[in-house]
Order: sequence, then structure tokens, then C-alpha cells
Amino acid sequence: MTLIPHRTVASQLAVHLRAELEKGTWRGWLPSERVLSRTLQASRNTVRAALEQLKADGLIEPIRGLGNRVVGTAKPTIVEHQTRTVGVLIPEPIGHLRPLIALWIDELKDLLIEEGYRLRIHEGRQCYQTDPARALDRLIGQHAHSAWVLTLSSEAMQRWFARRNTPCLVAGSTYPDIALPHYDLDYRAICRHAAGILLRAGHRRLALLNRESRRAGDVDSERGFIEGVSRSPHRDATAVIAYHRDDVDSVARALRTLFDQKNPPTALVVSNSYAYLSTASVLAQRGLRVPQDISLISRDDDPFLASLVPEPARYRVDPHSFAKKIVGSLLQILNRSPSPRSPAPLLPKFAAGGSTSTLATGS
Amino acid sequence: MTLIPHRTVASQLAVHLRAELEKGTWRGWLPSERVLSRTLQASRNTVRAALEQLKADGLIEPIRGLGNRVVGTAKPTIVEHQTRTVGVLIPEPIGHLRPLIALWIDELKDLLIEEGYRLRIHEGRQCYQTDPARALDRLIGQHAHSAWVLTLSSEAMQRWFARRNTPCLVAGSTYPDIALPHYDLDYRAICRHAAGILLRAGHRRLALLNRESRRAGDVDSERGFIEGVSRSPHRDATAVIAYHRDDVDSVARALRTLFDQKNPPTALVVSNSYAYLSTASVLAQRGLRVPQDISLISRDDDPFLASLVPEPARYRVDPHSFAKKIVGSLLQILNRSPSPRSPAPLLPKFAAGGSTSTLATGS
DNA sequence: GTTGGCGGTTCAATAATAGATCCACTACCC
DNA sequence: GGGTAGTGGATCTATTATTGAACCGCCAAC
Repeated sequence: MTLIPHRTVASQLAVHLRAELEKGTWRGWLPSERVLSRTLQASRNTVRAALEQLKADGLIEPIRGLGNRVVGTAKPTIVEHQTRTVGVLIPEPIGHLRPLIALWIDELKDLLIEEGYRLRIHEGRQCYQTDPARALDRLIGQHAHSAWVLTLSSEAMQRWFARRNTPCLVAGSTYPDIALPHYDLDYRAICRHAAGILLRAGHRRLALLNRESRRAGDVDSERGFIEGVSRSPHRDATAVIAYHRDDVDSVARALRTLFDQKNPPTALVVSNSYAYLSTASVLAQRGLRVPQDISLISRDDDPFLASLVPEPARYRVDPHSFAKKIVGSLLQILNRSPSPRSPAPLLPKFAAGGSTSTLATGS
Repeated sequence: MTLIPHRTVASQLAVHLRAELEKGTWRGWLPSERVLSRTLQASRNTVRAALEQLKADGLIEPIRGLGNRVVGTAKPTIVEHQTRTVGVLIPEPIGHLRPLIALWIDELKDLLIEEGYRLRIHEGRQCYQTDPARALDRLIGQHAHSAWVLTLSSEAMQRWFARRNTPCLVAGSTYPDIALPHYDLDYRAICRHAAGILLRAGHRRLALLNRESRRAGDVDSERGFIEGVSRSPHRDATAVIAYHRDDVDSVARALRTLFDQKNPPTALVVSNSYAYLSTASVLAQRGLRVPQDISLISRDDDPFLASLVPEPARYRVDPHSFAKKIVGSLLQILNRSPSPRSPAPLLPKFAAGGSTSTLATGS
């Protein structure tokens, strides 16, 4: 039950043309694009997309006004024969990642196998440090993957990959001036929306519990959250940002700081589902009840959240469709597609849960 | 310069399905259109377009409410010639299973690929009902796997597989008189140990929050728990069993029943990590604090439990070593090993957390 | 210089596909 | 017998791939 890997006409043509080249059908110059499009029964655009792939492989060289010159020979055989693999870079053992991340990586693995690729998971903690150059040099040098997928990537990592020309896809947000193909949720819109929800429910003192690490997605979250509050018609609304380091203790510390002050927030957006668990249980220890005393929204989704009482209001994502999108972008990169454009960020659906309450406005 | 024959996905699928039919991959019935669309990575519309062609060729006959019947000459091809695959039977979408289960299934997938097998995951809800014969007949008939792995299996399922000689491995406990190769944690010892821990901490009114389904592992848990209390030197100790159905509401109901009585328990063993989450949050809603008012122990481990405050006392398992054991047993079965013996059940390590307290004995 | 063919680029119209929803039907569970 | 879950059948919309056709600047040859 294996599938035909290249399902678009362009890719089929590329395979076909590559075979013809190897056979030596054309020496010197290819037939003109218009002729090819007629003989191959495809539009010139499609033929050009296929030729683009051959060009990326260095088999042909288009020359304006003259034609497509056959330049390389027989190299692709080697490329085809070596096992084609894709590497995923993760900061921690997969068991420690959020279940949803593990799920889409798993799906990605399955989908890539159907396309003839193997997925290799690399747990490279060193690559996530402030200066990852050495670790990355070593990792990429050791493993000759066709492409890399970066999860939870830092700015330094992204810059490193952008500088080198290693084919890679950022599963997550990129930093403003980094031009790498990427796919992520629209955290900015999510947090803006969350702030709006809470403001409309009558809350005025809002807080965002965010990661300390300045990952692009977290920066976006922060910006969206601030926007949501500052652009609201409620001039008396305030937004506070508290930071944690992804561990229970630091979440507890952040909450202590937040709730020991004179006017503690009445609503909290938590930007990580594990942190949501910590938050909910720390608040329970302090005797605060959700949602009567404090409203909570989880920015992230994960299956276990459904077991909480009250069920957290959160933004739901389908790991399957996420994995599909990632694979789509990845295949563009792997097939040397001309323009590996990043699809629009995914805006997950808001699922209202019992963890938010409506306050009487005022006071 | 030959032309590319079938350029639309639908046509490619038709060719592919026709080949599979001839190979005898499916006997009797095709997988449902929805399943096909998932495994073939195409929309149901496209799959239907392909099936339309097969129908026109008289190879299949669609019957409303039943499925697509294979009508052509059922060539009884030899099973050995097919792609070597292993099926895993799970009751729910993999995303709904506990992360630890998803993890070892994932590892299993990787390890099997190295051995030249592909792992197919089958979400067969019907197979977990009281009388699974028909559903199993159909499933096993449709998919000619080299072996099956059963997770969270019911007694009826195990009996069905034991009666037939289908090669299978039970990932979990087997029922006393069923001789199937299996591998699981020693739930009986775990729960006996948990009861001992709580009794030594001074608790006298213990409760086990267990699954209602009479799965072998849960029956073992119950037995171990009762043993742990009845064999203790504390004659005044009592053990209560409350049941839930794996959903939040039923856990809440069970807890209400437990804690609305005159002498509610002071310590609780919860036999599912999702149920632990529900329990912790329901108790918090009732104003009960862990561990001051009530001690909790989780029988199962899962990564997210580490984010709770206080951290649950629980029995830790390494999914990797679990997967290795499963693969070991599975390979014995696949290689037609003479005596596929079941390895000794795994006894996980107890990790004391902050969720249990010591009581003054007496009263 | 003119011409015609070449690749490069853009555009709108169309076909294929994905994804979702509703229906009627069947079987099974309670 | 009624509820539930699964099936194929049918339809809808959004997205994507593909088409077909422009137009551009470049090149070589007449």
C-alpha cells in the first residue's frame, strides 16, 4: 500500500524529463518550452515548473533568448539511490514535549514514509543554547538529510540556517527579518482574541503568563495580547505580562508575584498547556477557584486539558491538518519547488470552556 | 518521449486499487471510503472517483450502509507475498490515548520499520464492544497483517484472538485462562504497594478509583488493592472501590458518591492519569486540598503529571524500554518462534510526590 | 534594423482536489 | 424498539493545480 510519491503533474513531468535526460535523448539543448508543452500535453507553466526542478538539480541551465542548455550528466542517479531522510530538531526527548507536538511529528513521519522519506528525530539540546553554531555545524555535518524541520527554534538557530543554504522548514514562527519557509499558528491573533474575550466578559486586569525564552511565537503572543488590550475601548483595562521558564517552580513564582500585589489580575492567559496545569493547581492551593475568583484561558491545546474541571477555554488545533500543512511545505522544499512560500498561519478555533466567567463591569 | 498515462490523482488511485485488488489485499470487503481516503492520503471525493472506475469494471459492488464488496474473481493469493505489516488495534484516535501509550506505539513503529515491517494503526471502536466477533471478523479479513497488537483489550477480544490462530500480542494484561503472549505492568503489585504506602502513612479509609470496564489490568489493580488492605496488620482499615467510565463527568459522579458519605476516604488511588487530572480538579472545586485533606496516588504515569502541584506520587515507566519489550515479543511471534513466551510483567518504580501526607494514626 | 524564436513574468479562467455536511440505510447495543 | 455508530450517496464551498494567453526583454540571423 505505498503511494505514488509525485502526484502533481509538474512533479511527474520532472521525473519524466529527468529520465529522458539520463537516456541522453537530448544533447546540447532541450526542445523549447513551447514545443515541450505541446509534446508533453501540458501547459507551458507546468512544463516550466518541472524544468525549475531540473535546474535546481543542476541538470539544465536556461539561457535567455537561446533555450535550456543540458549541462550536467547522470548525477541524479546517486541522489535517487541514497536513502532520503528528513531530520527534525527537537530540544527535549519527545516524551517531554507537549503531546500535540509529538502527535504531529508522528503524523509527519507517516506522511513522509508514503512519499519515500524517512524521518529522523534529533534531540539536540545544545542547538538551543545562545550560540548554537558549533552544535549545529556538527549535527548537520554528521547527518546528510535532504531537509531539516526546526521545532521550537531560537533566533540564533534560525539565523544560522538562513545564513547557510541548508534546506529547512521552521515549524513555528520566524523572526521578522528571517526569510525561512515556516508554518505556525497565528499566536498574535490568538492572544489578541483572548484579550478581547476577557475584556468583553468584564475583566479589566488581565495578565499573560508567557515563556521567558524569546521565541518568535511567544513574542508574537505578547504583542497580540498587548494589542488586544490597548486597542480596546476600555481605557481602564490593564495588561501585565509574567514570565516563567517552563518548569513548575518558576510558574509558581510568577503566580506568587502576580497575586501578592494589591490589585491582582482577575483573568489570566496561559501560553503553554503544561504551564496551565501548574497554574490551575497552584491557584487551587492558594484557595482561588476557577472561574469564580479567576478566569483562565489556555493559548495552547492538548488532549489532557479535556480532563480538567472546569474544562479550560482554549484554542483547538487539529494535529492532523497541522501535519498536512507541514508536509505540504516540506515537499515543496524537497522537490526544489521554485518558490517555497510559507502558507498563511493557522488560526485555531476558540473553544469556550468553563474556565472563564463574566464579571459585572465597573468598580 | 512517451506520454504520462494517468495524470489525475483519481486515475492513479484507480490503477493502484486495481493492483491491490488483484494482489488479494482485501477479501470480501474493501476498507470503508473514509478509511481509504485516510490511508491513501486523498479526499473521499477523489477516492470515490477512483472506486467509480473499479465499479464500472465490475470489480466491486457498493452496497449502501455496508461497504464496497469485492465481487471479482477472489484470487486466493498467498499471504506471504504481500507487504509485511503489523496492525495495532486501539479503541480511540491515537490523540485521545494517553501520551505514554502513543509514545510506545510510536517507538514500536520505528523499531518495526528497521525490521522491515510497517505498522498500521486501526481505530476500531466496534471491536471493544461486548460482542466484537463481527467487527473483528471484518477487520482481520480486510487487513492481512502478519500479526496484531492489541491495546486496552477486552476479554471478548482476547478470547476471539485466542480461539482463532491469528498471530497476536496483547499489550496489556491477559485474563487468567487466556494463553496469549502478552506484556504489561504488574498492576496487582502496584496497587498492593500503593495501599501499603497509604496505610503506613496512617490512612485507614482508602479508596481506589478504577475503570468500570473489566479490563484485565483493572481487575488486577482491584485485586492488588484489596489484598494490600486486607493483608495489612491494620484491622480497622477499609477499602472502597469507586468506578468511572474514563470521562470527566463519571469521575465527578464517582467522587461525589465517595465524598458525600459520612466517613469519606482520606486517601485515593487513581488508576488512570487522565482520571487523576479530573480528580485533582474536582477535589479542588470542592475545596479539598491535596495532600492536607486528601492523599492521592496515581497508578499510571504520564509526562504531564510532572506539571501538577503538588507533584503526584506515581509509578514511573520508561516508554522506551516498554516498547523494546513489546517489539521483542512481537518479533518472536513474527518469526514464528516456537514458544512465544510472555516476559515477566514490569514493576515500575514508585516516585513519591507531594500528593500524599502522613496522618496521625488513630481516631 | 528588423524579425522570429527564446526564456521570464503575470494574469484570469478553469479543472481537480480537499474538506465538510447532510442524507438514507444497515447493523448492533441497550 | 429506539438509540447509536458506521456505511455509501450526494452536495456544497474553499483551495489548489493547471491551463491558456497575454506581454516583456533578450538573442541570433537575415
